[in-house]
Amino acid sequence: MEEIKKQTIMHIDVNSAYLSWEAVFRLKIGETVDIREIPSVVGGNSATRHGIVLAKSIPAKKYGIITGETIHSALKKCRNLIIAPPNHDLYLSSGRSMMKILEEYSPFVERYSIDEAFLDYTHMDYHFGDPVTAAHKIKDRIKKELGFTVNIGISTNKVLAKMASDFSKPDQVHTLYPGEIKSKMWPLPVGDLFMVGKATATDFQKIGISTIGDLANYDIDVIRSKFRRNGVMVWEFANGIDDCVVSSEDYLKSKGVGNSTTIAFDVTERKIAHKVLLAIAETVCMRLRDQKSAAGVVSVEIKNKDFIKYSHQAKLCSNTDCTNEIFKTAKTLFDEAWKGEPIRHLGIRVSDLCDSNVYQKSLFDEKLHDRNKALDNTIDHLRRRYGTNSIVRACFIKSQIKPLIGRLN
DNA sequence: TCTGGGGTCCTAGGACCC
DNA sequence: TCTGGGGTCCTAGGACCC
Repeated sequence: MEEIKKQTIMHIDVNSAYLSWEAVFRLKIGETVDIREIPSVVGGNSATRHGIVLAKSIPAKKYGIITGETIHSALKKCRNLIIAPPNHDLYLSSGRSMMKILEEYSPFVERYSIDEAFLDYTHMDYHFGDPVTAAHKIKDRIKKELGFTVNIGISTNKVLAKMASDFSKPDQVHTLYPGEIKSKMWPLPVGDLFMVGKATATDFQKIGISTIGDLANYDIDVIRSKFRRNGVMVWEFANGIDDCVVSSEDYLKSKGVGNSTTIAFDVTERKIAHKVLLAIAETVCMRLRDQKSAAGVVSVEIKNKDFIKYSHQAKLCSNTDCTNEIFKTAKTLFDEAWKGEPIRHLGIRVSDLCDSNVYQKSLFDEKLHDRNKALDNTIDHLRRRYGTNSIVRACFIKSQIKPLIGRLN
């Protein structure tokens, strides 16, 4: 009888990632206080309506501060809270440094998010020892060389490894092998299970499921009829079933690119909204060209002053990566969708991507298309060489709107 | 001096075709 | 003079993740 080869998967998760990385950076530039050791958060600015907590220190957590709450409310819980503004470039490079170390331990490392990765450790025992020993080595190396701590979860598949890394923090290695599911995972609240969010947890409560164990032992046919595919998936997770593989390729090519922003004031004029959309189109299209993709679908998202969200999308006749072309479509979509009420937030997202070298030039407007393309190339080149603000559209001069809105990487 | 921004995937419903 | 029914494509919205 053939022996079934068991996989060994690790999930590596940076503890309070943004805050840890901010702390390491501050120590490096000579600050004496480690913000991890005092009540502190990484968060935006309330004056520009970006005031929410993105990450918190452990001392801040002791005051009851939670991720996602407003800075205003966090300050009410702790008056001398330190607030560090977010620095996305720092987080990107910190995440990359960690990936480099991980890649020394396996050829199969999947970057799952800016601060999380899966590592396939199957057949690697010979090189670095048994999984627990290796995980400690990795964890301690990251701490020593990069200055921040991680949790590592170990199991036979991705979901169990991910659940394991979420056990007690920080700076810990945990296992959650199939034999440990009953004792370590089933007592947890069902909302702690990967892919069970607030809405599903509430629906589960209604039929008497409150722990992961309750879900695992529930009649699968009832789950299937009430919760469809997602229900079946989380039921399998609760029973430790997951056959996804660790894939190192996904992270770079995205299926869509989008940027959005909450504007510092409510927009009531169509012209101002168009200007914001242009500034967003600039970054979305630069990212699109950067990853050598062309978009087939453009979507505009509006959030009004009452936080009501709606969106409108359209398929293009032919794929494009041109700022002017995508902006033109976005403007039309906005005009069709906008109900005229004050706007808090605007976004553009493009999808249905194809390789920009492959796509067919539309036969109409070929000259215009070529001119736009040349313009985009020139602007991208100048911005790469001299900085993103080296060249700016004239309409943004003396405007309250920034000429480029949204992250570029 | 309330409530971010970047993603993926799924589903429901309508249009349209045979 | 009761209401077909697959299949596909498209859009809007919502759930979830970080």
